[in-house]
Amino acid sequence: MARKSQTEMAVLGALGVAPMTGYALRRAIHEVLGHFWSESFGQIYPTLSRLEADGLVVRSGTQRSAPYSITEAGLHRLRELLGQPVQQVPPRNGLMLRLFFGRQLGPDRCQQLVREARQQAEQQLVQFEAIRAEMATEPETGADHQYWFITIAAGEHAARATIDWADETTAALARIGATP
Amino acid sequence: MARKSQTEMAVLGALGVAPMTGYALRRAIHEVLGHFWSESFGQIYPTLSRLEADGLVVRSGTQRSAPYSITEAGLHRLRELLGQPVQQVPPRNGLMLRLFFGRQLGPDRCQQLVREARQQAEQQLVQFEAIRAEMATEPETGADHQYWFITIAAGEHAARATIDWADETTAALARIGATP
DNA sequence: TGTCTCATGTAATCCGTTACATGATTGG
DNA sequence: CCAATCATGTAACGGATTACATGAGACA
Repeated sequence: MARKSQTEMAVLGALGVAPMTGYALRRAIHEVLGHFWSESFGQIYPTLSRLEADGLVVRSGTQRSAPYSITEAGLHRLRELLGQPVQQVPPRNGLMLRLFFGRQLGPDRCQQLVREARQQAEQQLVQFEAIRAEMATEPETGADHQYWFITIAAGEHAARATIDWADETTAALARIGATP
Repeated sequence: MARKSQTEMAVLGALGVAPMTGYALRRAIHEVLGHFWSESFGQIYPTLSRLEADGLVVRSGTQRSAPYSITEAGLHRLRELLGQPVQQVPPRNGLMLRLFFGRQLGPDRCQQLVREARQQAEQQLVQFEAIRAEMATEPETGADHQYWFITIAAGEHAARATIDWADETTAALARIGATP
């Protein structure tokens, strides 16, 4: 029951915003929650089946492409899940691991890794800007928007922090490279 | 071979700094790499056995508590592993997921989550300060230190970003709460 | 003597991705 | 009509955690 409910939370939460097929669900999670969440088909479809069996979601029709909608019971369960304590996943940052053992890798290879990280962060900032712009064109889900901005802001802060750190680190590595 | 080598990298990398038993290895990873990496006994012991069979590490003696050391072949393999592209894990940020669906949770519960995140970040900053202080007392592994500071700096930047974001978000949520 | 930490190992289990299979629908 | 996309599902696999079992050494 432990982490499985995390997928439930994502699925119910998304259906709480708008009815969707499993396929659309996965795309939405990828595109909208992509910078802090991910789900695969292998998780989504079995979860949807279970949720439907439990009466937490329903399909509008009998057709293949009938979208799922969240029920009252589903909304109740969603609020219950959201209220549970946040379980933090054990961290696994491959970049930091490499830099920690940077002596084995040498300053130049480390520089490259840091440059890549910086570029990635910059691209993220651009994407966040695009999301903000796109959201401004959809006035429908206004009540949700305020909360979505919060998660975007978190991404922006994190990206900017990465950029600042990368610049500092580039300078530090240059010093290491100069005096080996 | 894919992700398993990540554990190999952590184990070989740690043994590249100093010889250790599996037990000490796990504690070292927890305490020193804790903010960006984690390994459990269930991973460490089988990995050590494999590495020993492959001649990448050796035990100094035959006793139970004999520490493992990295071999020349092990060092070679370590550098090879460190050179591989960083594989990013699919993100799963439970806090962001909850905030994204914050409308269901309400502004007050969200405030609480943000407060907790802020406190956690503050504690991390304190811990980083402690690590810096501790490292200053061990002049032995000086060549590694420069790289370790880089990962600490990353942690500090991230923590400060979280604090800034939390303060902004607290204000934003207060506005939402005032005009629902 | 008994308890705490050190130390090693393994089996159960869970979560999740990947890959594959299958077919309907749409648009050029 | 054919390709691309939409849509659903499942089987295989892998990686990681958790929990448990076991025992040695230290020390009070």
